[in-house]
Amino acid sequence: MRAIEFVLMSEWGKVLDQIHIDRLVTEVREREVMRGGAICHTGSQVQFWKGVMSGMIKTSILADNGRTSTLTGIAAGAWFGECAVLRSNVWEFDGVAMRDTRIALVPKATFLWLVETSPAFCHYVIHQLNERLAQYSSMIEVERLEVPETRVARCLAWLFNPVLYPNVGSRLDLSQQEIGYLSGVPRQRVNRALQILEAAGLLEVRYGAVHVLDQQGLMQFRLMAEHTLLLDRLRQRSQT
DNA sequence: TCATTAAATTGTT
DNA sequence: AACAATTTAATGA
Repeated sequence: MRAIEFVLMSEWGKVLDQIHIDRLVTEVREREVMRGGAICHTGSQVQFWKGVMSGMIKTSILADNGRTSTLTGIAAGAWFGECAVLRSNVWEFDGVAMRDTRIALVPKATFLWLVETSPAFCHYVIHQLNERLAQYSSMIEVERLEVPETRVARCLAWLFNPVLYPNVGSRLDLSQQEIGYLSGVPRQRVNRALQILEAAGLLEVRYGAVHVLDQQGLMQFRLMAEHTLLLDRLRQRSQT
């Protein structure tokens, strides 16, 4: 798929006028980034608004002490960077490809022009920003109030948010280590959490991936005594 | 196509 | 954090 086709298939691409499409056709670019490669870097000038055509990236911030704080994953179909374009013109996080990834690039000036000349596009951007705000509010809430199982569940549920990450299937190709980075939970706890969530019928654990069965259920999950009992029973059964 | 090996990931302590 | 078990991917016969 070419970058312009990806643009026109996006939620915001469908609501543009012809004049907007004409300009995008000549200006949209595409870039391929290998696994582990950088998509954007903290402090560097924002030149493009970016969309993930395929693959997946994660956003993180490198702290002074050398540790990295992962913010969130960005799945195929999602667009990001509107906050940096509108707010500071400088990237406020690092973007790293978790797998080989293709990125669609919309020049900053074009993005701003769309905001000013297309009410429909402006509405899309507001919607997107608001949803991102809701995501981060939710993540802060769950980090401060809830146990690791709930954090993992909600983190996964957010990756299936239809506004931020449209057209995501039910399969999420993430190792338990990567889920740990995204949710801020040690891998051992991720492993345990996934087993509980699987026993609760909300997802299925695969090698290097999870199948999400119930996005709403994940979003609303709370750990109860019965969940740990369920897990204990499963373990006893597997030992005998 | 199948067997062997290395690498990645998972599950447990 | 460390370890063992499991799964996948790569290699070559």
